[in-house]
Amino acid sequence: MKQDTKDRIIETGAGIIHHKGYHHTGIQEVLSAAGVPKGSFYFYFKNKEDFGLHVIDYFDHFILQMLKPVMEDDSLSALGKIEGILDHFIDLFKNMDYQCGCPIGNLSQEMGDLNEAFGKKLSESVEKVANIYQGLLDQARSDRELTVDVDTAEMAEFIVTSWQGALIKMKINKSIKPLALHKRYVFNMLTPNGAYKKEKKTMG
Amino acid sequence: MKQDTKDRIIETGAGIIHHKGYHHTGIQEVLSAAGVPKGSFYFYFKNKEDFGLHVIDYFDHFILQMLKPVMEDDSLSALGKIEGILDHFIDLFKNMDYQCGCPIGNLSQEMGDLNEAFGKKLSESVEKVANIYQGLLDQARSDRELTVDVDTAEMAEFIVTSWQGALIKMKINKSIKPLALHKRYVFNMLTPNGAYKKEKKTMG
DNA sequence: ACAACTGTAGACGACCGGTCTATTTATTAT
DNA sequence: ATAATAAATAGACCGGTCGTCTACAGTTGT
Repeated sequence: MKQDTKDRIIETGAGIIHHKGYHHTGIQEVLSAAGVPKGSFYFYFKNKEDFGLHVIDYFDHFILQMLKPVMEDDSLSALGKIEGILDHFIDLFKNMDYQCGCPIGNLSQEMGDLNEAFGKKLSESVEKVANIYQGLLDQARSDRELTVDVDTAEMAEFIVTSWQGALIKMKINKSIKPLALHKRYVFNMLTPNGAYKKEKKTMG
Repeated sequence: MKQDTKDRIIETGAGIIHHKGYHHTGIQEVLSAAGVPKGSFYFYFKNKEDFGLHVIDYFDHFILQMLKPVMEDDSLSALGKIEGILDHFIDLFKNMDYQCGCPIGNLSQEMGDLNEAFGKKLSESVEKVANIYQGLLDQARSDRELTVDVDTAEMAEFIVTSWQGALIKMKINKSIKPLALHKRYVFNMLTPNGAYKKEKKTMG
């Protein structure tokens, strides 16, 4: 098994699926783009579903990897990290012309009702990100940076789900405004008195 | 042109598309379900895209129709109507086993990047709903029911987009919790002191 | 040289969206 | 009533793609 080839199929497929969705993406299309002959597909994957599950793993890993630099930036407070994450993704989507959105969210919408295995994996991935936010909120609280009385688990969930909605609106409006609005409202909830003030990065 | 037949194709197609998405739904499948022979399709529609645009119109009309009873209930205050709308949809999705989600949101996610005509129509539809919320928020303000200092247009947009995100989470968690959380957070924002208290309907 | 495994080639049947012509049914004019 | 016209249906047809499979080629170690 040439892991290299398999990974290339997954990576290429992830890009296409991110843009076009799972059902609308053909195996042939992925293989052509990856420069892998059609006949090889079923050597590397059991079927399209198996391939799709690998793509989800790739997305999951990819997103977590994107969070890393911000999480490891010790110059940022906990809330600063949340802002950093949001800013980072806002920048990213600006560079992508407000297209594609969150691959995990997209697949959740497309496949949540149609494929249990997908749903399970996607749900776990979303929870991972929510847990990261919760961890930051908990730290912000113990640092007395977060003073409002909220359930951090719930707030983390709300931030993540609300973000998914903002991404949908971004897509049809071809505008960064829904993401900026999301960020502003989230921080209004976290620091209603404007207690927190960003020090780094200008937002978009 | 038998409008009746055309409408039946649209209505049936809307149901299938709501569940499976646009690309994953075949014309043949819709026609079979509607009991309309395949040959008739291109008499009623120019092509699949034309059909899809009609389906969006149907969804748009359908959603607005669902809001009507609450909007016309004079026993409800403005904020009461917002709560009534949310409760109504929460009930609806409970009865649908947390499936499907918002047809407009789904299509926005699936088609926003791929088809400009779809995107435009979908964007308009979302804006209609946002405008309804804004109208209610404005009324709540002039009734002194809403006292927090927020831009009602922005708040309306946030409520709508955040709801879309909650629906995605509902799908993969097969739970009403994300919708309930959405409602609670929205009302916390609107009435941070718990000033507003619902009088009718128990929520889910 | 040979066997065993890794990887590739390309055909397969099913179905898709989209289109076409022929036919039937309904409407209208005379 | 009948002929002319339009509305609607029937179902085959095309090029293409879907997901899948079986047979073949390349590589490796012995």
